[in-house]
Amino acid sequence: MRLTRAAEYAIRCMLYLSRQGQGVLTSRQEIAQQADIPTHFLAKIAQDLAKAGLIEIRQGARGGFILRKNPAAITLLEVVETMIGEISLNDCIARPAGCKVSYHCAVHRVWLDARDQLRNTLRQVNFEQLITDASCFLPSLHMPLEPKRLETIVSSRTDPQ
Amino acid sequence: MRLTRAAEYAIRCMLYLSRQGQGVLTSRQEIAQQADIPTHFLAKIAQDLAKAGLIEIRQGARGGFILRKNPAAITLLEVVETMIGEISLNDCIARPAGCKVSYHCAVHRVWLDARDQLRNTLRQVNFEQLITDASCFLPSLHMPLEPKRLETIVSSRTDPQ
DNA sequence: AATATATGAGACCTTATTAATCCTATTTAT
DNA sequence: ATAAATAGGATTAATAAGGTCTCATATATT
Ligand code: SF4
Ligand code: SF4
Repeated sequence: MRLTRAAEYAIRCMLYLSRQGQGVLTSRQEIAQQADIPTHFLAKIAQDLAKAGLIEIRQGARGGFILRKNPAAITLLEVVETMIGEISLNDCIARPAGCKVSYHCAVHRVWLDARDQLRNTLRQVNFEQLITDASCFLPSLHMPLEPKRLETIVSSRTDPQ
Repeated sequence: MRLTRAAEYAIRCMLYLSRQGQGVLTSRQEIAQQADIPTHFLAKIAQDLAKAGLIEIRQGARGGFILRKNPAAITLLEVVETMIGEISLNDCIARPAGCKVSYHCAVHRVWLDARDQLRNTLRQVNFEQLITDASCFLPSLHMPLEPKRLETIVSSRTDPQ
Protein backbone atom coordinates (compact mmCIF):
# COMPACT_ATOMS: atom_id res chain seq x y z
CA MET A 1 0.00 0.00 0.00
CA ARG A 2 1.17 3.44 -0.81
CA LEU A 3 -0.68 6.71 -0.66
CA THR A 4 0.17 8.14 -4.06
CA ARG A 5 0.12 11.74 -5.10
CA ALA A 6 -3.05 11.04 -7.05
CA ALA A 7 -4.77 9.83 -3.89
CA GLU A 8 -3.62 12.84 -1.91
CA TYR A 9 -4.89 15.14 -4.67
CA ALA A 10 -8.20 13.29 -4.76
CA ILE A 11 -8.63 13.88 -1.06
CA ARG A 12 -7.89 17.57 -1.43
CA CYS A 13 -10.32 17.81 -4.32
CA MET A 14 -13.05 16.11 -2.32
CA LEU A 15 -12.28 18.33 0.63
CA TYR A 16 -12.72 21.42 -1.47
CA LEU A 17 -15.94 20.15 -2.99
CA SER A 18 -17.21 19.21 0.45
CA ARG A 19 -16.65 22.74 1.61
CA GLN A 20 -18.57 23.99 -1.40
CA GLY A 21 -21.39 21.68 -0.49
CA GLN A 22 -23.27 18.87 -2.15
CA GLY A 23 -24.63 19.78 -5.58
CA VAL A 24 -22.53 22.89 -6.01
CA LEU A 25 -20.71 23.10 -9.32
CA THR A 26 -17.08 24.18 -9.23
CA SER A 27 -14.75 24.52 -12.17
CA ARG A 28 -11.75 22.24 -12.46
CA GLN A 29 -9.52 25.26 -12.72
CA GLU A 30 -10.73 26.69 -9.45
CA ILE A 31 -10.23 23.42 -7.59
CA ALA A 32 -6.81 22.90 -9.11
CA GLN A 33 -5.73 26.38 -8.12
CA GLN A 34 -7.19 26.37 -4.62
CA ALA A 35 -6.11 22.84 -3.71
CA ASP A 36 -2.72 23.08 -5.39
CA ILE A 37 -3.23 20.29 -7.93
CA PRO A 38 -1.88 20.22 -11.51
CA THR A 39 -4.98 20.86 -13.62
CA HIS A 40 -4.41 18.11 -16.15
CA PHE A 41 -3.65 15.64 -13.42
CA LEU A 42 -6.85 16.64 -11.66
CA ALA A 43 -8.77 15.91 -14.85
CA LYS A 44 -7.63 12.32 -14.79
CA ILE A 45 -8.25 11.95 -11.09
CA ALA A 46 -11.75 13.35 -11.47
CA GLN A 47 -12.57 10.63 -13.94
CA ASP A 48 -11.88 8.02 -11.30
CA LEU A 49 -13.91 9.91 -8.74
CA ALA A 50 -16.78 10.19 -11.19
CA LYS A 51 -16.61 6.51 -12.04
CA ALA A 52 -16.93 5.79 -8.33
CA GLY A 53 -20.04 7.95 -8.16
CA LEU A 54 -18.49 10.50 -5.82
CA ILE A 55 -18.73 13.43 -8.19
CA GLU A 56 -20.50 14.36 -11.38
CA ILE A 57 -18.56 15.93 -14.21
CA ARG A 58 -20.28 18.65 -16.19
CA GLN A 59 -18.70 19.13 -19.58
CA GLY A 60 -18.75 22.14 -21.90
CA ALA A 61 -18.66 25.85 -21.23
CA ARG A 62 -19.18 26.61 -17.56
CA GLY A 63 -18.51 22.98 -16.80
CA GLY A 64 -16.83 21.54 -13.74
CA PHE A 65 -17.32 19.05 -10.92
CA ILE A 66 -20.26 18.55 -8.60
CA LEU A 67 -20.26 16.64 -5.33
CA ARG A 68 -22.87 13.91 -5.62
CA LYS A 69 -23.02 12.66 -2.07
CA ASN A 70 -23.37 14.26 1.31
CA PRO A 71 -19.92 14.88 2.80
CA ALA A 72 -20.99 12.96 5.89
CA ALA A 73 -21.61 9.93 3.69
CA ILE A 74 -18.18 9.93 2.12
CA THR A 75 -15.43 8.16 4.01
CA LEU A 76 -11.74 8.77 3.70
CA LEU A 77 -11.30 5.08 2.97
CA GLU A 78 -13.69 5.35 0.05
CA VAL A 79 -11.75 8.14 -1.59
CA VAL A 80 -8.36 6.57 -0.94
CA GLU A 81 -9.35 3.18 -2.30
CA THR A 82 -10.97 4.76 -5.32
CA MET A 83 -7.55 5.99 -6.26
CA ILE A 84 -5.16 3.24 -5.19
CA GLY A 85 -7.40 0.20 -5.04
CA GLU A 86 -8.12 -1.87 -1.97
CA ILE A 87 -5.50 -1.26 0.67
CA SER A 88 -3.08 -4.06 1.44
CA LEU A 89 0.12 -3.55 3.37
CA ASN A 90 2.07 -6.46 1.93
CA ASP A 91 1.80 -7.67 -1.64
CA CYS A 92 1.10 -11.19 -0.49
CA ILE A 93 -2.27 -9.99 0.82
CA ALA A 94 -3.36 -8.65 -2.53
CA ARG A 95 -1.79 -11.48 -4.50
CA PRO A 96 -1.31 -14.55 -2.29
CA ALA A 97 -0.05 -16.45 -5.30
CA GLY A 98 3.03 -14.23 -5.25
CA CYS A 99 4.45 -16.07 -2.26
CA LYS A 100 4.57 -19.83 -2.22
CA VAL A 101 4.08 -20.07 1.51
CA SER A 102 1.30 -17.55 2.18
CA TYR A 103 -1.08 -20.34 2.98
CA HIS A 104 0.71 -21.32 6.16
CA CYS A 105 2.51 -18.09 7.00
CA ALA A 106 2.18 -16.48 10.41
CA VAL A 107 3.32 -13.08 9.20
CA HIS A 108 0.66 -13.14 6.56
CA ARG A 109 -1.93 -13.13 9.31
CA VAL A 110 -0.38 -10.06 10.90
CA TRP A 111 -0.52 -8.11 7.67
CA LEU A 112 -4.13 -9.13 7.24
CA ASP A 113 -5.08 -7.91 10.69
CA ALA A 114 -3.13 -4.68 10.38
CA ARG A 115 -4.73 -4.05 7.03
CA ASP A 116 -8.22 -4.52 8.43
CA GLN A 117 -7.43 -2.23 11.32
CA LEU A 118 -6.16 0.49 9.03
CA ARG A 119 -9.14 0.23 6.73
CA ASN A 120 -11.53 0.45 9.67
CA THR A 121 -9.78 3.54 10.93
CA LEU A 122 -10.04 5.27 7.58
CA ARG A 123 -13.65 4.17 7.27
CA GLN A 124 -14.52 6.02 10.46
CA VAL A 125 -13.48 9.34 9.00
CA ASN A 126 -15.92 11.17 6.75
CA PHE A 127 -15.63 14.45 4.91
CA GLU A 128 -18.14 16.22 7.08
CA GLN A 129 -15.72 15.72 9.95
CA LEU A 130 -12.73 16.72 7.89
CA ILE A 131 -14.10 20.11 6.88
CA THR A 132 -14.89 20.86 10.50
CA ASP A 133 -11.94 22.15 12.45
CA ALA A 134 -12.86 20.35 15.65
CA SER A 135 -12.67 16.98 13.97
CA CYS A 136 -8.94 16.98 13.58
CA PHE A 137 -9.00 14.04 15.95
CA LEU A 138 -10.40 10.60 15.41
CA PRO A 139 -13.54 10.16 17.50
CA SER A 140 -12.58 6.72 18.71
CA LEU A 141 -9.05 7.56 19.57
CA HIS A 142 -9.43 11.02 21.00
CA MET A 143 -12.43 13.11 21.84
CA PRO A 144 -16.08 13.06 20.83
CA LEU A 145 -17.17 15.07 17.86
CA GLU A 146 -18.25 18.62 18.43
CA PRO A 147 -21.45 19.90 16.86
CA LYS A 148 -20.82 20.63 13.25
CA ARG A 149 -20.05 24.10 12.07
CA LEU A 150 -22.34 25.87 9.68
CA GLU A 151 -20.99 25.37 6.25
CA THR A 152 -20.46 28.36 4.05
CA ILE A 153 -21.54 27.48 0.58
CA VAL A 154 -19.54 29.41 -1.92
CA SER A 155 -21.17 30.35 -5.16
CA SER A 156 -20.06 28.38 -8.16
CA ARG A 157 -19.78 31.62 -10.00
CA THR A 158 -16.14 32.41 -10.31
CA ASP A 159 -14.45 34.82 -12.59
CA PRO A 160 -12.25 33.25 -15.26
CA GLN A 161 -8.75 33.03 -13.84
CA MET B 1 4.81 3.74 3.52
CA ARG B 2 5.44 0.73 1.42
CA LEU B 3 6.56 -2.71 2.43
CA THR B 4 9.35 -3.29 -0.03
CA ARG B 5 10.75 -6.58 -1.18
CA ALA B 6 13.82 -5.89 0.90
CA ALA B 7 11.68 -5.59 4.03
CA GLU B 8 9.82 -8.78 3.24
CA TYR B 9 13.13 -10.60 2.69
CA ALA B 10 14.48 -9.19 5.94
CA ILE B 11 11.51 -10.60 7.80
CA ARG B 12 12.00 -14.02 6.22
CA CYS B 13 15.68 -13.93 7.07
CA MET B 14 14.98 -13.02 10.67
CA LEU B 15 12.33 -15.71 10.84
CA TYR B 16 14.79 -18.30 9.66
CA LEU B 17 17.45 -17.16 12.09
CA SER B 18 14.90 -17.10 14.89
CA ARG B 19 14.10 -20.71 14.19
CA GLN B 20 17.77 -21.56 14.30
CA GLY B 21 17.96 -19.85 17.64
CA GLN B 22 19.93 -17.01 19.15
CA GLY B 23 23.69 -17.37 18.69
CA VAL B 24 23.48 -20.00 15.98
CA LEU B 25 25.59 -19.31 12.92
CA THR B 26 23.96 -19.90 9.56
CA SER B 27 25.51 -19.28 6.16
CA ARG B 28 24.06 -16.66 3.89
CA GLN B 29 23.68 -19.26 1.17
CA GLU B 30 21.56 -21.49 3.35
CA ILE B 31 19.26 -18.67 4.39
CA ALA B 32 18.93 -17.41 0.84
CA GLN B 33 18.03 -20.86 -0.41
CA GLN B 34 15.62 -21.76 2.36
CA ALA B 35 13.85 -18.43 2.55
CA ASP B 36 13.83 -17.88 -1.21
CA ILE B 37 15.91 -14.68 -1.26
CA PRO B 38 18.43 -13.69 -3.98
CA THR B 39 21.77 -14.27 -2.26
CA HIS B 40 23.40 -11.00 -3.25
CA PHE B 41 20.31 -9.07 -2.29
CA LEU B 42 20.36 -10.81 1.07
CA ALA B 43 23.92 -9.65 1.55
CA LYS B 44 22.84 -6.06 1.28
CA ILE B 45 19.85 -6.58 3.52
CA ALA B 46 22.00 -8.27 6.14
CA GLN B 47 24.18 -5.21 6.34
CA ASP B 48 21.22 -3.15 7.44
CA LEU B 49 20.16 -5.79 9.94
CA ALA B 50 23.68 -5.89 11.34
CA LYS B 51 23.86 -2.12 11.58
CA ALA B 52 20.66 -2.24 13.61
CA GLY B 53 22.24 -4.77 15.97
CA LEU B 54 19.81 -7.52 15.09
CA ILE B 55 22.38 -9.90 13.69
CA GLU B 56 26.10 -10.36 13.68
CA ILE B 57 27.90 -11.04 10.43
CA ARG B 58 30.79 -13.48 10.50
CA GLN B 59 33.11 -13.12 7.53
CA GLY B 60 35.56 -15.61 6.01
CA ALA B 61 35.36 -19.32 5.44
CA ARG B 62 32.47 -20.85 7.34
CA GLY B 63 31.06 -17.37 7.78
CA GLY B 64 27.43 -16.38 7.96
CA PHE B 65 24.87 -14.61 10.09
CA ILE B 66 24.13 -14.95 13.78
CA LEU B 67 21.02 -13.79 15.59
CA ARG B 68 22.11 -11.44 18.33
CA LYS B 69 18.88 -10.99 20.25
CA ASN B 70 16.30 -13.29 21.68
CA PRO B 71 13.49 -13.78 19.16
CA ALA B 72 11.02 -12.71 21.82
CA ALA B 73 12.82 -9.39 22.07
CA ILE B 74 12.61 -8.63 18.35
CA THR B 75 9.45 -6.97 17.13
CA LEU B 76 8.10 -7.03 13.62
CA LEU B 77 8.07 -3.24 13.69
CA GLU B 78 11.76 -3.20 14.49
CA VAL B 79 12.67 -5.31 11.48
CA VAL B 80 10.34 -3.50 9.11
CA GLU B 81 11.54 -0.04 10.10
CA THR B 82 15.15 -1.14 9.90
CA MET B 83 14.55 -1.70 6.22
CA ILE B 84 12.13 1.03 5.17
CA GLY B 85 12.65 3.67 7.84
CA GLU B 86 10.03 4.93 10.22
CA ILE B 87 6.59 4.14 8.93
CA SER B 88 4.45 7.00 7.70
CA LEU B 89 1.36 6.50 5.58
CA ASN B 90 1.35 9.87 3.87
CA ASP B 91 4.43 11.79 2.83
CA CYS B 92 3.26 14.88 4.69
CA ILE B 93 3.83 13.00 7.95
CA ALA B 94 7.46 12.31 7.19
CA ARG B 95 8.03 15.68 5.53
CA PRO B 96 5.44 18.22 6.73
CA ALA B 97 7.22 20.92 4.74
CA GLY B 98 6.05 19.19 1.59
CA CYS B 99 2.52 20.50 1.99
CA LYS B 100 1.80 24.12 2.69
CA VAL B 101 -1.30 23.43 4.73
CA SER B 102 -0.15 20.58 6.98
CA TYR B 103 -0.24 22.84 9.99
CA HIS B 104 -4.00 23.27 9.89
CA CYS B 105 -4.96 20.15 8.01
CA ALA B 106 -7.51 17.79 9.52
CA VAL B 107 -6.49 14.90 7.28
CA HIS B 108 -2.95 15.22 8.51
CA ARG B 109 -4.15 14.29 11.98
CA VAL B 110 -5.84 11.17 10.66
CA TRP B 111 -2.69 9.94 8.97
CA LEU B 112 -0.79 10.57 12.16
CA ASP B 113 -3.23 8.52 14.23
CA ALA B 114 -3.44 5.72 11.70
CA ARG B 115 0.31 5.62 11.55
CA ASP B 116 0.62 5.32 15.31
CA GLN B 117 -1.98 2.61 15.39
CA LEU B 118 -0.21 0.60 12.73
CA ARG B 119 3.14 0.96 14.42
CA ASN B 120 1.69 -0.18 17.72
CA THR B 121 0.19 -3.22 16.08
CA LEU B 122 3.47 -4.24 14.52
CA ARG B 123 5.27 -3.55 17.78
CA GLN B 124 3.12 -6.11 19.53
CA VAL B 125 4.33 -8.93 17.30
CA ASN B 126 7.65 -10.56 18.09
CA PHE B 127 9.57 -13.31 16.38
CA GLU B 128 9.09 -15.81 19.14
CA GLN B 129 5.39 -15.69 18.36
CA LEU B 130 5.94 -15.86 14.64
CA ILE B 131 8.03 -19.00 14.66
CA THR B 132 5.78 -20.89 17.03
CA ASP B 133 2.67 -20.11 15.06
CA ALA B 134 3.62 -21.39 11.66
CA SER B 135 6.28 -21.70 9.05
CA CYS B 136 7.13 -19.13 6.45
CA PHE B 137 9.33 -21.34 4.36
CA LEU B 138 8.84 -23.31 1.24
CA PRO B 139 7.08 -26.61 1.91
CA SER B 140 9.67 -28.58 -0.01
CA LEU B 141 12.46 -27.00 1.96
CA HIS B 142 10.57 -27.02 5.19
CA MET B 143 12.73 -27.70 8.17
CA PRO B 144 11.76 -29.06 11.57
CA LEU B 145 11.56 -26.77 14.57
CA GLU B 146 14.42 -28.30 16.50
CA PRO B 147 17.91 -26.98 15.81
CA LYS B 148 19.58 -28.74 12.95
CA ARG B 149 23.22 -29.28 12.13
CA LEU B 150 24.45 -28.70 15.64
CA GLU B 151 27.99 -28.71 14.37
CA THR B 152 27.40 -25.32 12.82
CA ILE B 153 26.62 -23.80 16.15
CA VAL B 154 29.35 -21.47 17.12
CA SER B 155 30.85 -22.35 20.48
CA SER B 156 29.18 -20.15 23.04
CA ARG B 157 31.18 -17.19 22.05
CA THR B 158 28.02 -15.19 21.62
CA ASP B 159 28.68 -12.82 24.48
CA PRO B 160 26.45 -9.87 23.62
CA GLN B 161 28.65 -7.85 25.96
C1' DA C 1 52.31 -19.22 4.33
C1' DA C 2 49.20 -20.57 0.73
C1' DT C 3 44.77 -21.62 -0.65
C1' DA C 4 39.96 -21.99 -0.77
C1' DT C 5 35.84 -20.21 1.02
C1' DA C 6 32.65 -16.92 2.36
C1' DT C 7 31.01 -12.29 3.24
C1' DG C 8 31.60 -6.72 2.96
C1' DA C 9 30.65 -2.66 0.67
C1' DG C 10 29.28 -0.04 -2.73
C1' DA C 11 28.76 0.89 -7.67
C1' DC C 12 25.97 -0.28 -11.32
C1' DC C 13 22.21 -1.67 -14.32
C1' DT C 14 17.50 -2.92 -15.32
C1' DT C 15 12.79 -2.66 -14.69
C1' DA C 16 8.49 -0.87 -12.67
C1' DT C 17 5.75 2.65 -11.05
C1' DT C 18 4.42 7.21 -10.39
C1' DA C 19 3.78 11.91 -11.81
C1' DA C 20 2.90 14.97 -15.08
C1' DT C 21 1.99 16.73 -19.64
C1' DC C 22 0.26 16.85 -24.41
C1' DC C 23 -3.02 16.50 -28.02
C1' DT C 24 -7.31 15.82 -30.32
C1' DA C 25 -12.20 15.08 -29.62
C1' DT C 26 -16.44 16.20 -27.49
C1' DT C 27 -19.75 18.74 -24.96
C1' DT C 28 -22.38 22.89 -23.69
C1' DA C 29 -23.68 27.98 -22.84
C1' DT C 30 -24.39 31.99 -25.26
C1' DA D 1 -21.29 29.43 -34.96
C1' DT D 2 -18.17 30.33 -31.43
C1' DA D 3 -15.82 30.07 -27.33
C1' DA D 4 -15.25 27.70 -23.12
C1' DA D 5 -14.48 23.82 -20.70
C1' DT D 6 -13.72 18.87 -19.87
C1' DA D 7 -12.89 13.76 -21.94
C1' DG D 8 -9.77 10.40 -22.81
C1' DG D 9 -5.92 8.35 -24.35
C1' DA D 10 -0.89 8.72 -25.57
C1' DT D 11 3.39 10.12 -24.27
C1' DT D 12 7.15 11.69 -21.66
C1' DA D 13 9.84 12.51 -17.38
C1' DA D 14 11.15 11.45 -12.87
C1' DT D 15 11.76 8.50 -9.17
C1' DA D 16 12.24 4.30 -6.82
C1' DA D 17 12.74 -0.52 -6.41
C1' DG D 18 14.90 -4.86 -7.40
C1' DG D 19 18.63 -7.14 -8.57
C1' DT D 20 23.56 -7.91 -10.19
C1' DC D 21 28.53 -7.32 -10.38
C1' DT D 22 33.18 -6.52 -8.81
C1' DC D 23 36.88 -6.07 -5.96
C1' DA D 24 38.23 -6.03 -1.16
C1' DT D 25 38.54 -8.37 3.17
C1' DA D 26 38.27 -11.86 6.58
C1' DT D 27 38.78 -16.72 8.23
C1' DA D 28 39.37 -21.84 8.32
C1' DT D 29 42.04 -25.40 6.60
C1' DT D 30 46.12 -27.50 4.89
S1 SF4 E 1 6.47 -15.13 3.75
FE1 SF4 E 1 4.45 -14.71 4.62
S2 SF4 E 1 4.38 -12.49 4.87
FE2 SF4 E 1 6.08 -12.93 3.50
S3 SF4 E 1 5.20 -12.78 1.42
FE3 SF4 E 1 5.04 -14.91 2.02
S4 SF4 E 1 3.01 -15.09 2.94
FE4 SF4 E 1 3.48 -12.92 2.87
S1 SF4 F 1 -3.44 18.42 2.65
FE1 SF4 F 1 -3.20 17.57 4.72
S2 SF4 F 1 -3.06 15.35 4.39
FE2 SF4 F 1 -2.72 16.29 2.40
S3 SF4 F 1 -0.47 16.50 2.27
FE3 SF4 F 1 -1.23 18.44 3.11
S4 SF4 F 1 -1.11 18.13 5.35
FE4 SF4 F 1 -0.98 16.12 4.41
